[in-house]
Amino acid sequence: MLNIPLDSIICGDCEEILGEFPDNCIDLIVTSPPYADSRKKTYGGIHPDRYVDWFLPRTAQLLRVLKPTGTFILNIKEKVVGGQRHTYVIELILAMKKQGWLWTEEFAWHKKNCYPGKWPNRFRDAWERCLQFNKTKKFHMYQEAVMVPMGDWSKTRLARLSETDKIRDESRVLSGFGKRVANWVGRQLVYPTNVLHLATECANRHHSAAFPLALPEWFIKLFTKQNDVVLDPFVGSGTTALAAKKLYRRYIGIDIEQEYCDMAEEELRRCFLGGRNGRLEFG
Amino acid sequence: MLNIPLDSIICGDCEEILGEFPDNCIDLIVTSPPYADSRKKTYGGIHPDRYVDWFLPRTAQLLRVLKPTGTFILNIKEKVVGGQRHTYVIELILAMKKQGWLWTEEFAWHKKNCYPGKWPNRFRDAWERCLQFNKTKKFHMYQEAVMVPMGDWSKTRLARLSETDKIRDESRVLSGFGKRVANWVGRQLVYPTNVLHLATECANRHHSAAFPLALPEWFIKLFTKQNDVVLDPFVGSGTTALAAKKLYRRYIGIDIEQEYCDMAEEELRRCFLGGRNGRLEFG
DNA sequence: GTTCCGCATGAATCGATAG
DNA sequence: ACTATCGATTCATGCGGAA
Repeated sequence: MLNIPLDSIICGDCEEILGEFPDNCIDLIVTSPPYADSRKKTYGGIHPDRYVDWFLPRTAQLLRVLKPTGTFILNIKEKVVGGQRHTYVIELILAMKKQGWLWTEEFAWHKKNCYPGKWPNRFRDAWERCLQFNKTKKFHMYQEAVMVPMGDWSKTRLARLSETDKIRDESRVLSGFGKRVANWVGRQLVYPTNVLHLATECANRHHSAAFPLALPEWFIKLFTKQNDVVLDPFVGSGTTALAAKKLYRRYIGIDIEQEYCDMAEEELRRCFLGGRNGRLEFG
Repeated sequence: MLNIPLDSIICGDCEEILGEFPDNCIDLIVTSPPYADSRKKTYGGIHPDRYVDWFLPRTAQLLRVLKPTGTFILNIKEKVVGGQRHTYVIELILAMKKQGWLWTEEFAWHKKNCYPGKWPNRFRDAWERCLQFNKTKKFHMYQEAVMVPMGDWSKTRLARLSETDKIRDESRVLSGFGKRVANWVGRQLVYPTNVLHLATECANRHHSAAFPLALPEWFIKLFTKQNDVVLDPFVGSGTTALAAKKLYRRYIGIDIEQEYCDMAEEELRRCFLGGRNGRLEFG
């Protein structure tokens, strides 16, 4: 009989912690691992040249605990070393494929308000990779959950509809007359692309998160349904756990730093007073 | 005494044609090579698994003819094979580095009007890579030539400068932030980022190009000055040559298909009646 | 001459069908 | 089993004709 600790933040090295987990128990992994040479205290500040070797034992565990229908979203960007983009990210992709992962897609996260700066030989870095890996080709994907409004070009066609008409239509939805509005909504919404436009969140008062809440939210909506289990093995200040809980998914967050674990739990408490807790059995 | 044929379109395999060129004679290479399995007539439609081997002899010539101060911009995107992103592009990066190239940067070209379609396991692909390679670290870059009007987000940010940003500056111990932002006040233009927003030119009257004119234009402005020599070894319908001529740079376009060469020359004639022609000596 | 509307057209990908 | 071809799907854009 094996258990996984749902809705909790665990302090420790994810390689070791996940070793205690059963196979095939996680629906989605979303994480932004410590970038090479960043967060120097943590993990001893991994040198770019050793990043792949450091990461691979951990992705091995992630591959094991992920359900065959699950997805692994890895938010990462290579840093500049000696005037060049380092190759550890693309080497990691190749190594993970050898490990058994399928490299399904690479989303581009366009950070609209990236950090300012000026260098003679390069511009500001305004995008990061969100690499999608899967265990099998038959992973779950709920595309309707992330549909977006059509582009402005369509608005001219719908310009005749007055604002009051729209409001009236929406109120009909609530009162049960949904059919006509559903068609209208269907025309208004389109599927998104593999480019995400999200601003980095600097609004957080107490800490700076690796990514904005909207990023894990988007992937959680896309790849899980209610009560599915979302894992972040480098949970940091808890953004992924927060997003999961907000969307009524179960979360498991792991971080090696007690300070970060405390911060994540504090943040979860702050946002969800009297939240759920539970333990799910696997056998 | 060696010559290169300036302001001309040459029909042939770029590997062979460039073999006749002297070393260090090109200021900028901008190209969008045939993607794996596309343009099937041409080059026999290169299989994804053989793409790197096919391309490497050509990048070897490009490395040789490029000036030490020059830049190579490679617009490319890997296709999906068997439900996965193929790895030939990232393998190419690694192989080119072994060849002696520096991988300086990867620009993301966000195609606003990407190809439509719906699939159960992926969204539409709305971005391509523009890989920047260099021969040395001391390449020419004219950043002022591509400055853009300041976006609204920065204006709102400047308004809050006295409050939030200073606090953030202190807490993060990031020096220079406040100073730089302060320098922007009153300025109309800012430097762009490494994300390009351009729509593809579809349904054009005369032809459809691999990339819009604005794409080579942007890189030509950024990496060359007037009368510099711009090379496109897969010039196709001539977009790069057109952009170079428009900006008063010298162009050399190469394509293996006579049909494309004719198209490119026709396009150049159409847009620039009575243009310049010349031959530059190298010794 | 404007503005509005209709329509063709893409560096695509999947799944089914056929050899 | 493995490859080759084909239809269905889908949306932002520019062009051309009409009001």
